[in-house]
Amino acid sequence: MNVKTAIITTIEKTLTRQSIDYPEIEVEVPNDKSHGDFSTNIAMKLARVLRKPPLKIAEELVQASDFDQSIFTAVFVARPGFINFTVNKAIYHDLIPRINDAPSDYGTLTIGKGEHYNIEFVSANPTGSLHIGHARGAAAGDALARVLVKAGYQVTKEFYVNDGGNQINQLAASIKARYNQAFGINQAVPEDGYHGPEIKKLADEIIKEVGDRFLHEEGVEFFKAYGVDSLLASLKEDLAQFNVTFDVWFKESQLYKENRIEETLNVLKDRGYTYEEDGALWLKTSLYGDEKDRVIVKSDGTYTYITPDIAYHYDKLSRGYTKLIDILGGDHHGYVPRLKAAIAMMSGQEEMLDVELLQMVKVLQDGQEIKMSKRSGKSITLADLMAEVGKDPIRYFFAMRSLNTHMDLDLDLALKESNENPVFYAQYAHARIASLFRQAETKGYQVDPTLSTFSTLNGEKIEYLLTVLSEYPDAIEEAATKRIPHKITHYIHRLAQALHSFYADEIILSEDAVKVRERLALLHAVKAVLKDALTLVGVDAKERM
RNA sequence: GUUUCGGUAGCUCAGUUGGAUAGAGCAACGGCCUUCUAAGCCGUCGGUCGGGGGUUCGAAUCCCUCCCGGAACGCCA
Repeated sequence: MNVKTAIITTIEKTLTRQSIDYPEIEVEVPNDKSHGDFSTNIAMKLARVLRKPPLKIAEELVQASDFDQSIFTAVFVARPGFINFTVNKAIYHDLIPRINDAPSDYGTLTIGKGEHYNIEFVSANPTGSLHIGHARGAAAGDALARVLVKAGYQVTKEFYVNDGGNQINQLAASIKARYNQAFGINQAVPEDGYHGPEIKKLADEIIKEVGDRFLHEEGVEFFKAYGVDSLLASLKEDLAQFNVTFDVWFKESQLYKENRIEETLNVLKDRGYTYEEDGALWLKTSLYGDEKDRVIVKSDGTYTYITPDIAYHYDKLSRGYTKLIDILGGDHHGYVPRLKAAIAMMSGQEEMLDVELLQMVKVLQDGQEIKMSKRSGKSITLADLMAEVGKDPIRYFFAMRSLNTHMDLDLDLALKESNENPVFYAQYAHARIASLFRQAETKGYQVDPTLSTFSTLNGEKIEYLLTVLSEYPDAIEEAATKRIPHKITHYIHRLAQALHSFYADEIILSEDAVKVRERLALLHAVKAVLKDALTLVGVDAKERM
């Protein structure tokens, strides 16, 4: 039973009967409890059309409409023209057995029916460790993917491995330099190379395996392959520990091997989107809103960065997804128009690719900003962070923020592991119920998840808890359609708050067996929804804390 | 200079297809543990929504303009 739908259809019926043309009827949950449980501003919208005071329209509308009295305990008009509704919270009792019967079904939607999304995120180069920026991408992309799945979309999560470009040559050269250094040869790591400690470690490993062999041989191919393989393996490991997995790991080198880039270029040439100038091949991206055309084959015959990336997206298109989503760092925003242009050329649809930009994370320590530096190899790695604070606070923290907001991460705060971190609040709510259940058992009470009729679930705290439970599907829908996974952490917080407030308000394991049984069934449902929502942002629901 | 993201409470952030008295967490302050986990609850304090104009019944939200900060502007990746 959906209350919003009931309101909308009732009003629609009235307006249609009166032959009034009406705009979309919006029903929302007011911020202020004194405005009821639901409200609509339709009378204000109609004021323009009907040329009558909104207050009067609202009153007449309420008079003429037949709102179901078993759902609504009050329908009232408020200045300047809102119609507010108070609902009988007993209608939410149905939710309890429904949730308890199939916990993961609750909030599961079908709005993505028939759609298959491909979502690409992180896609860090295999040239070093994952840092804090990648962590944000991983947390955001994974949460979004899970929310989309929950909303009924089919989703493929994908990681593009840049193992074909010039940066891999730099990687090999960097490892080689560290390798030589280990033998006392004074050779600096190239200026544009990779300076992190993980590169040194790799060189040491290689020496253990092959000794001084590459003092006499060039070994570039060996260093490339070894470096990419082992850095990729550790990326995967870090991500897995961060509770992020991918369905597809797509290697750029595969595009070269299978001649896919030439193939893609031919498609673009055949469709007349290219031309030659100054000895280079250009793509007419300005046709699709880019500020100028872009070179895709340089005059020396090599490709620019975007060329294999276009071929990669062409491959994704060929796999039949209905939508491609790329989650990119905000520093790539200038790259987006040309990529979208290329995809429009290949797919014939300008809206095929959605790009979600993540803004930079500013890291603070002792009140000072820590700058990442490629040259010194200094950066805060995901692995270090997880070792110090654990996966959950980091995931929750990133999931709390909207994707395209600039954000600050205060390390002193993050490392504190105190209640300043809101993830504990949510996990505690879940653990609290678990603890209560253990306690109930020792007192001889059974949690009965099949309980379906209730007579004692009333009072402000319980009704609020039921109301918040009822809002879960709406939260999922909004998070999925607007691509705002932080809606989920907001929901989690509201539910945890409702739980804590109720818990503090009364002794649940009282002497009244009926009351106890009904409350335990309610809490069983709350626990299940908390867990489901936490899972959407990749956070564990703990049984104990 | 152009493009782009941002500027909302002391701090970190929601709210931005125009709606009710602008919200939350943290911090601060005051209460609540002989009773199911106090990582909790209840309450208080806290705002010229960067500035200024405009549009209208109504603007944090739309338009114009200015100020401040991040980022991108390559036949680099």
